[in-house]
Amino acid sequence: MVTIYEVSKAAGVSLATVSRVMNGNVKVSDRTRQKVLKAMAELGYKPNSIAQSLASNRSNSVGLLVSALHGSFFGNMMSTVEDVLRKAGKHVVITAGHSDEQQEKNAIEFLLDRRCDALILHAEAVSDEYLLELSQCDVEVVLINRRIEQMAERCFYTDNELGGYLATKAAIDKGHRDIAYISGPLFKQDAKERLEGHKRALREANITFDPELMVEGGFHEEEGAQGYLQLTAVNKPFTALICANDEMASGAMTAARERGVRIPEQLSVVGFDDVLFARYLYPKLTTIDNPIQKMGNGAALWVLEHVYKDKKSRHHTNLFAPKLIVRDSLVAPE
Amino acid sequence: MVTIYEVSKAAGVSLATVSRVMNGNVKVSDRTRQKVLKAMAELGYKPNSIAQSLASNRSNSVGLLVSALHGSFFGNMMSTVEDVLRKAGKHVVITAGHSDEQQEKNAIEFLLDRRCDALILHAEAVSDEYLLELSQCDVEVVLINRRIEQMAERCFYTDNELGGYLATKAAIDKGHRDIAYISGPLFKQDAKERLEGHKRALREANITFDPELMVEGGFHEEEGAQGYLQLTAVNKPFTALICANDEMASGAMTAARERGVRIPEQLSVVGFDDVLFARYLYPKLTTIDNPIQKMGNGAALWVLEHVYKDKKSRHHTNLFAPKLIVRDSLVAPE
DNA sequence: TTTACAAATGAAAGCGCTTTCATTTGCATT
DNA sequence: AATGCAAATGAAAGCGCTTTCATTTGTAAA
Repeated sequence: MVTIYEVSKAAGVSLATVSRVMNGNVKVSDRTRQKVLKAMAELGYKPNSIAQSLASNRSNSVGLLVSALHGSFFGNMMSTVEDVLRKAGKHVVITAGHSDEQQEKNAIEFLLDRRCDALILHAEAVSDEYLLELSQCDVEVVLINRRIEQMAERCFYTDNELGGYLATKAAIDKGHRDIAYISGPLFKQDAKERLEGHKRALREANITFDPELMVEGGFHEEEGAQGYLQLTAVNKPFTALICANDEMASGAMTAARERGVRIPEQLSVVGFDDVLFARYLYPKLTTIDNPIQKMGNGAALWVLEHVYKDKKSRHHTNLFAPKLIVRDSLVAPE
Repeated sequence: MVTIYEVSKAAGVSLATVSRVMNGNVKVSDRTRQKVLKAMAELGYKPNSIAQSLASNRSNSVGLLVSALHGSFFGNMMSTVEDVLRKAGKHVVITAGHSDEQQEKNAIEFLLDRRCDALILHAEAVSDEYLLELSQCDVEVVLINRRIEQMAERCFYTDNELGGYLATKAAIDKGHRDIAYISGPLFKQDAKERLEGHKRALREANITFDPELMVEGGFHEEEGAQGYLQLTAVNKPFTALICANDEMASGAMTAARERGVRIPEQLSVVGFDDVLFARYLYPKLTTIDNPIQKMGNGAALWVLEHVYKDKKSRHHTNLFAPKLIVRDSLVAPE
């Protein structure tokens, strides 16, 4: 491997000068720069990023924590983050937290050990206090899909309340009045907010929220199926079912169909997230677009701007608005 | 940050000794080891992985190239690879090649610049020659889902021919005789092999392969839909449709349904890969399990064993056998 | 006790860069 | 030509480790 030393010799300048033309932060005369660039090209020089990191105390790497590497929900976000950062020459170390407190902490620890310059976290299980403490360390921390007041400008999140509202509103607009709801786990902020939105939509339409038409699930498919069964068990008819995410909507649809219910004719279903497979479902799922990739983009730009002082990368907003995606699973009641 | 120097002072030993207890490759007397470990614990010492890398000429990082970060096909593999390697304290740098030659080369270049100790590549667009040349460099290269004779022991792949055979065989076993096939792009090895398997199954059942009942797609959903339309255009009836992957199966099913064809009663469909959403489709897709995560596991273990000399991590096989996943989309013809 | 040899430890030279600080160069002004 | 000052460059000290090689220590045999 050719080193900076050989370049400096070939170009007849000092190490410092070569370093300067590489980094471009200090003025170098044009004549010198050309000599150096020529030498680099001729020797096929590639800077050793590890040595750069050690000397500059910058690893040029960003840690990304997601709940799971598989599953459509995170795929797009990872994709966006990786894309933005790699184009800027940074690299992304991805870890999975599996929505488990200890595993999330381990993963963060790992990223810290790796001397990441910044962490982009989709942390679900870890407490606000832990994250606040973490942000006191010398890494920059930004949060995705979560909002903590004290670090609000580093949080990138969906307006979940609005999303929940839009989902239920869509059903109401179609003429539904008996609307059931399968919630996400209410210890999670986003699940709670979506439910709030649901309630607001009901209130605006003068429909009383009926606790018996609501069950709490865990965001997984099985719980959608279970939830549906629980809801039918109380013997209060409903013509529309709003689910706090697409997985549960899928489970509920399957369960309903197995019981001979025709969808959407006898039961309309609305999901949330618009993950990839939403359009593979039958009928294609009407859902709420959760702009997770935009959040990833925002977070990556924030990092470039604030950590790497990249002037061009300006992020513009922290709050992303969800919107209704109209497909086939929501129709007017019979 | 506390450095090795402070630890050595606190423990009253030299830098070298501290380094030795960390790495454990050279004998250190028990008494000394205890002193050092105590000092480390008390100071809360964390080795600086970047300095380690520079000094040892080992980055302890493994580059992983996939076609896309999103999509279910790669999710499981990334998940497995990350898991195995992180548990061994290595980190994974993930990049996406988007099935494009130039992008794949760029990504590999990036990983090389990052001084990865090994590369795990799911490279689709780059030539065999390029990969062979790459494997001459001082990184260790292993391939996923691809086989190159000259580096066979570093290749981890599915028996695609067998998979293709099993898919078609399953249809034949149900009594189908008129079987159409939507292939993947035939410049890709795996697509070609799957088609071979299809032909073998037909041959064994004394069914003549009819080129008109075969179209070549690009592994994407739309091409499944287009493919179906093309197949129906030739006016040769078929009762079963084998698709070279699940995406195209989904597309074909949608297209068929839109034309009023009942699935599986009027048309049986078999996919390939068993990606996550296969079970979300309606009807649930009968398909071939493509053990991509096992390949990821095998590749990761290989790296641990050969690059990091981890004795415990023995991989066992390079060739993975696919198997039939029976669900609802394949039934006997009417 | 002396000797021999292996085991344990330490001193110090890197690894390939960045960056500070001192020095030199170039250029406009007197 | 002499002066002053900013711009450009170079020398060298790290960054926090690993590893080689030399030295010291411990142990068993003579």
